[in-house]
Amino acid sequence: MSLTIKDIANKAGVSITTVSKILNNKADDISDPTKKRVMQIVKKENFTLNSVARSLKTKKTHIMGLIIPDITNPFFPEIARGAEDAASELGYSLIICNTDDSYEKERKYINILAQKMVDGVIFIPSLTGKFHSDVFTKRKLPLVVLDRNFDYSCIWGKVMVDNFCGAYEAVSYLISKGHKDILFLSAFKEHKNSQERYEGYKKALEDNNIEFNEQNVVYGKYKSQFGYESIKNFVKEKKRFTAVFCANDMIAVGAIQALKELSLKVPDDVGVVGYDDIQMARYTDPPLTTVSQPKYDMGRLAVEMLAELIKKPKKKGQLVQTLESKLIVRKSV
Amino acid sequence: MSLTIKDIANKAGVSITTVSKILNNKADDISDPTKKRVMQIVKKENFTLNSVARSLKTKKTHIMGLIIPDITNPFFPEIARGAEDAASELGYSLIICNTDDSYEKERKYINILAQKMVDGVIFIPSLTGKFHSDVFTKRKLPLVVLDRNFDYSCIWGKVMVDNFCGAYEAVSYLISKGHKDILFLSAFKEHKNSQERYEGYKKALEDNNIEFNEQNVVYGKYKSQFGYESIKNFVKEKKRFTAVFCANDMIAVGAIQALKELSLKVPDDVGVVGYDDIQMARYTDPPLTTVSQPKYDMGRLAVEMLAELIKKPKKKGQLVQTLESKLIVRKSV
DNA sequence: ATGAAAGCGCTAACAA
DNA sequence: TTGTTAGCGCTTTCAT
Repeated sequence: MSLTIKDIANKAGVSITTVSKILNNKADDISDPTKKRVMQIVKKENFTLNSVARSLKTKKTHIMGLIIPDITNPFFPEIARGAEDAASELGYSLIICNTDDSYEKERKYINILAQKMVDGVIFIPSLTGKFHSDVFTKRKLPLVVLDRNFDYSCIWGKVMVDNFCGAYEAVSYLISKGHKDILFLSAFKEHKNSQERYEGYKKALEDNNIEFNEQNVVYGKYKSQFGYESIKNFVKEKKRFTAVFCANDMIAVGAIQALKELSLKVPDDVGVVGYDDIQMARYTDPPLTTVSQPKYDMGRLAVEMLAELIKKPKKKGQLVQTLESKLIVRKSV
Repeated sequence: MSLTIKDIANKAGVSITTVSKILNNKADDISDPTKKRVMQIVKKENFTLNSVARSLKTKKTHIMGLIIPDITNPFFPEIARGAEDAASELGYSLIICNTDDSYEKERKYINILAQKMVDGVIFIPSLTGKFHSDVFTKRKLPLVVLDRNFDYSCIWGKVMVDNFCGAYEAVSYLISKGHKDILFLSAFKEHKNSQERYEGYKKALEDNNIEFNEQNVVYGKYKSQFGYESIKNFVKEKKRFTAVFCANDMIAVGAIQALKELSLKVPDDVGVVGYDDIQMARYTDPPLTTVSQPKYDMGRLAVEMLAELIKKPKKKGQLVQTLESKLIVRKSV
């Protein structure tokens, strides 16, 4: 077994209280000599308080849960990194959970995290539309929701990105480059993020006196395949378009591939803009112009907000933080 | 406060021992009626044992630490996913730590994980060459090392990939396609993985009666910039080459970019093969032929091995598992 | 078939 | 300035 506070106390010839105080920086009333003596032993033994025991007493584990759809999806690693960096700086550890956007897995993980007594959780909910208010409420789990917007009273805080503006800027840019027939390869129709982007897309057209055409927007998954197939379909149906605005970069990658196969040049024949600015966007051919989401900061802010909320819970209402996205101009338009 | 086992016991009119037994599947000697009664209450209240208290008693937290260089590096998310999936299946949670290959961060995280009483850790050590045997030994932390090979007695298990064969296969393939002047853009010279690949590269040349030329291998970082600059240098110095074997896919991406700028066609003028098969490799132009490492399985096996080792520690020697890589032929050769 | 009680390693109120 | 002690929520041995 490893050492306990008792062992240290014995070695130093003091009580465990004394050791505890010293190790918790509450040693104002401990004399310098004893302090020094204890610290020497602590250092020599590389002693560290057992945080399980400590947590049992203090009701704080200094662990946060991070529940995301899939770390393998290139959108999430940067978020996770931002979260972990901030957590580490604030003295927290991060338990990571992949849900694959499955309702059941979400539930399972939330319960496990609650059981493990994490101090709070950062949650990127699935787009299934079902939430887990019951368990969050029952468990009284400090909860900040990230990226995907939901309204439930069990949510303590949110950090979101302005999807309307992101889409608006992207489409405006396309228009400024002379494009009028702009496809929108969107994702889940039911989802707020999609709807906001839809509004941004529409507004950009309107503001430039371009007629909006419902036929130009199509819904699918955040996968390259969706981009690929959509383009093929549009071309097969002889729809006219000179640009395509994609709900994420993977869709754009698929679109570009399809375009290439159809001998349509990007950006000469058709302009493409993506969304998210994943790493790959730099390396596509041509490099992808895309709406960059502040992924790292999203993760970082979420845990900072959560830490804040853990320290002083807001009695009513929720904290909301909305970040800006930014158009990264490369070569695909 | 949330409910405790005591509350449940009270509600059911039984002792906490009884509830504990039932919740731990040690209720052979409890009558069915009481069992049923207790379970009903448990279900109704969505009760769950406090695992902090439980851990204090049982000395098991059912948490593992995963220490990797950087989740943002496309090599690691799949490993993390494999690890997390396996952990979840085996009843473990995973705390994730990013070290940026920094010795200090590694140390800090190892200590924190030990203090948090994790049941074990999966560790992808930095290439700094310095290990942390002292703290691993002192803490008696079950440790499995992943991907990067080290020999220390504090290591309980290793899961590695056969780098010699990976390189051998890649270079042989290049040769089979008629290449003779093959550059090797390697990484850390001091590191075992690099050395093994170096041997594989050399052996493939030898076995095909091609003279090995030390000038053709160059060392750098796992970054696209290294690939980019190396190619530019080689061309500037008018070195002859028709193919390049890269220590990872990012290097290959950089190499391809440089080649493009020099109006050298891939694969017509020069063949390129990468290493790792990150997602991006599918989408480069042309799609990259590369040595695929079984990333997901590496993560998975590492936690399975660790779980095994936690259950029954091997008294002497270490568990070693070596996986195979596989050449993925796409269009860059 | 069920329960009482000790103890895991720590913190903190209180006493000395 | 330092120490005694109760108790956090649980598991487990031993009685009953």
